[in-house]
Amino acid sequence: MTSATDSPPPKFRRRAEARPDEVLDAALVLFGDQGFARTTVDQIARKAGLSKGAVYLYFQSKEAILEGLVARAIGPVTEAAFDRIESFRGDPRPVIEGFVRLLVGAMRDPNVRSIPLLVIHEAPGAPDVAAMFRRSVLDRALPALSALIAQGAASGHIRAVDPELTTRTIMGPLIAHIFLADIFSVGNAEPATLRRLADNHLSIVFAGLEPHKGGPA
Amino acid sequence: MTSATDSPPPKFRRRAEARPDEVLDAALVLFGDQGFARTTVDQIARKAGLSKGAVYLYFQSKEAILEGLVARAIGPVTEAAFDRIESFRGDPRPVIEGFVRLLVGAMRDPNVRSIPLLVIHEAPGAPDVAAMFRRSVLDRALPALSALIAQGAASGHIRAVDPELTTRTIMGPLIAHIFLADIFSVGNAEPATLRRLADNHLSIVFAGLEPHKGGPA
Amino acid sequence: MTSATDSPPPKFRRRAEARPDEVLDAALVLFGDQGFARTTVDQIARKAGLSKGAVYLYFQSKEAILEGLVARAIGPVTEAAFDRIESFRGDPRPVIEGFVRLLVGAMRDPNVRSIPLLVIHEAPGAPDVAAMFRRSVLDRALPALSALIAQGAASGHIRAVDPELTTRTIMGPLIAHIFLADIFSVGNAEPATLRRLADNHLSIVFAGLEPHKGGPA
Amino acid sequence: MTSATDSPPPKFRRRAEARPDEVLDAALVLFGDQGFARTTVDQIARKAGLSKGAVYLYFQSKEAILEGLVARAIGPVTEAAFDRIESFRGDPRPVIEGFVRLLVGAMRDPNVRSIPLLVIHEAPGAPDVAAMFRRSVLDRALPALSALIAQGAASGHIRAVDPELTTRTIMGPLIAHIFLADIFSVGNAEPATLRRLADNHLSIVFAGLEPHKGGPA
DNA sequence: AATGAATGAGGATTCATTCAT
DNA sequence: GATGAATGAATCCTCATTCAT
Repeated sequence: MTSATDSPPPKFRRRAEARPDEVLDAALVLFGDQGFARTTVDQIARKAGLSKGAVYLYFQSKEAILEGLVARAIGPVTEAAFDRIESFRGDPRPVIEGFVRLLVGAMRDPNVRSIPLLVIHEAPGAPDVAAMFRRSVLDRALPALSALIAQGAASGHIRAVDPELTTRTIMGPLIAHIFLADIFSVGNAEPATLRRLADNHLSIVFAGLEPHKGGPA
Repeated sequence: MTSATDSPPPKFRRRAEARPDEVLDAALVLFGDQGFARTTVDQIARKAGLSKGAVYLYFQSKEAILEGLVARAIGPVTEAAFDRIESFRGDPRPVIEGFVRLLVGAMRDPNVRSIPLLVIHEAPGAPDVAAMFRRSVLDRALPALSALIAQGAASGHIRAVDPELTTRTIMGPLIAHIFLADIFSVGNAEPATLRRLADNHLSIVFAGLEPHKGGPA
Repeated sequence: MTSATDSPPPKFRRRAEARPDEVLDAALVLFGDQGFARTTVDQIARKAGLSKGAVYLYFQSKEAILEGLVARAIGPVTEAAFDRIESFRGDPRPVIEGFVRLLVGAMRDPNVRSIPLLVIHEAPGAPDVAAMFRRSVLDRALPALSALIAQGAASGHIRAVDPELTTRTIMGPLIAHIFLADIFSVGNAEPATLRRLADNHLSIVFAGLEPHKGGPA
Repeated sequence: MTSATDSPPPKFRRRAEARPDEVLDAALVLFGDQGFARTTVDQIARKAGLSKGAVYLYFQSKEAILEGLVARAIGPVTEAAFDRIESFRGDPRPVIEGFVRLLVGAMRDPNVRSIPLLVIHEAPGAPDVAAMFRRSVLDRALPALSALIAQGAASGHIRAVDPELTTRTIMGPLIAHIFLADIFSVGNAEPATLRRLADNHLSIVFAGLEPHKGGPA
């Protein structure tokens, strides 16, 4: 689309291609701090080191910045191999544990954490963004985990449980923690807490999924 | 929209008593649908059947309406007897189950569900409201459950687990469901789903808390 | 001021005739403190001990209160015998001195002082009030003094000066002092200062009006 | 209003340099005519030839316009050399006369006259502006004149009088005239009147300050 | 006579977006 | 490509005034 001149070699002048990312970087911080509504385009521009007008060269509207932000964050996730999870055969628990640890690790980066939080906060005013996030993240991760669990139950490695609902049992506390920590500062927000939470959580759930003893109810 | 011709509209209505609640009722719906920022005081007024100016007779500002909304919803919760939970002795699981079913039942009312969702969405712009909600709801419920679990572990009814973190394991999926259902329409939003989720969830967790066999991980 | 119920005894219900005056009393204080624009009818009503609606039983509008205020203050002035001044024959200086001392004495009462100050401040928005004040006060006092001076010059008691302009020389510093003291707190606002000012002023002006040596510019 | 057809109105004008002054010019006229409270930001904008929003590019608030107005007018005064007056030695009367004539000349410009009048009218609602005016104008001019008079009295050129109070005798009628002429249209408002007033006034006061004849107390 | 709930016009201010340069 | 001056719609809030009771 844009790139007219690729490399006027060593980069004296800021390369135009870098600009959209600089805008997104600025917006990510500001949206995270103040929310979308309370952040002005001018603040974003200033933080990104360009003029308000220039922002509109790269993004059609303020909301397009939000979209761009989420899209950029989602890209890597998309490529992440949920397929491997889905096609796994054997005891699902080590795979789940690996996935959870991956997630916990990722959430230590505030810039990563900001994205889902942003989506949550701004969902009522930006349903498209929420839908995009859902399609790209939730609609991939949750079914993959469900398939993994279904396979584990079918193969007798874990108890016979509803795969979809059990996926929520596994992911729910992690998701809730991230929200609550941000919004209410519930449970100290240190990343270490999330790790300890994951450990305790998996220990209980994995025991609860043991095939031997049938569960009540 | 609703009823076009009520009657020769009586200009003045004069029923101060009911008005604040009518305003809150209108605001609850509008905030839930459009979010706080996108809702106009005039919309609230019209929906409540009075003039913009009259709204300011009862609420000092638009934000005060939000506060009033949460405060009104929180009132009953405050009175709820968390103390009973806290002072319970014996196997905590039936008590937890009762509590969860209570919660699930309450969340079937959209007007009740709206409140925590509203708090989540508007937290960045209304930290006071978030803090109020936290103090009145979370800071009461979570410690009570933690105490219950600690007691259960001490008395050997359940496995030795971190009480606070385990509270999150228990509540997390329910909380996450409410968010995800609203924001992403993940898992159909029918109330029945929440009940099924709770059943499956508790079956796993309760099994995982069995004292006999220590868990892996 | 504050105590709503001074004397429970004889008059049970406030006599309706007293009400307008109570409103004016309240308004005088509030207008003086905050200015006309920044004072709300509700403040006046509350201070006067009645309801906002009741104020409109006595005054057609907020501006009518201002008019009423000035009219009430002007009444006594009207009755003051400027005629005596005008018809006086002889050295005008003692008469002027008496008049000035009268004025200085009157200005010690903040409620009296408030009126001209109010007129000044609100003149742009209430030209009618300004005109009323002018007609009732200035158009009576200044010509009377001018006539007095003209007579004194004609009879040789003082130097031949322009009577009208000389009136301003006499009154100007007193008027200016009242303004400046209020608006800028120039010269300490203690009433004593005004008296000292008048003394010093008259001593100079009276000397300057001595008939013997005419010293033009 | 002014000129109906300028040209096919260029939507954007782009001349940031001149704009603040244009806004002030417009505001000066409107504030002078209608007062601060009754003047709309939109009126100012329209008269200055730009949009309401653009006004806020140059001034933070409506009140900042008022401040800017007074500040702009005060600048020159600040630089005026009151020092020369203060350090003068000899008969103060010619210097006073020069100063008064300077003032009288300045007051012929309605735009200059407007400023102190504006300050007077708006003082209750803008005490900061009043204080600024006081500090920059009154607190410089009055002490300088007082010092001049004290020196004249000490050196025997004029009678022994209170310097500060005498300053008010000298300036009072001029100040009062400016107020009264504007507010009450007392004494025709023609500039010539002010000059005649000054002549008559100084002739009396200067005679009254003659050292020969001792003045009474 | 008195109340006070209700009205509704009006104005300051913000900010996403545009466009001449 | 970049700027930043300019726009104007949108909205909160105030308050003088009215009127059913």
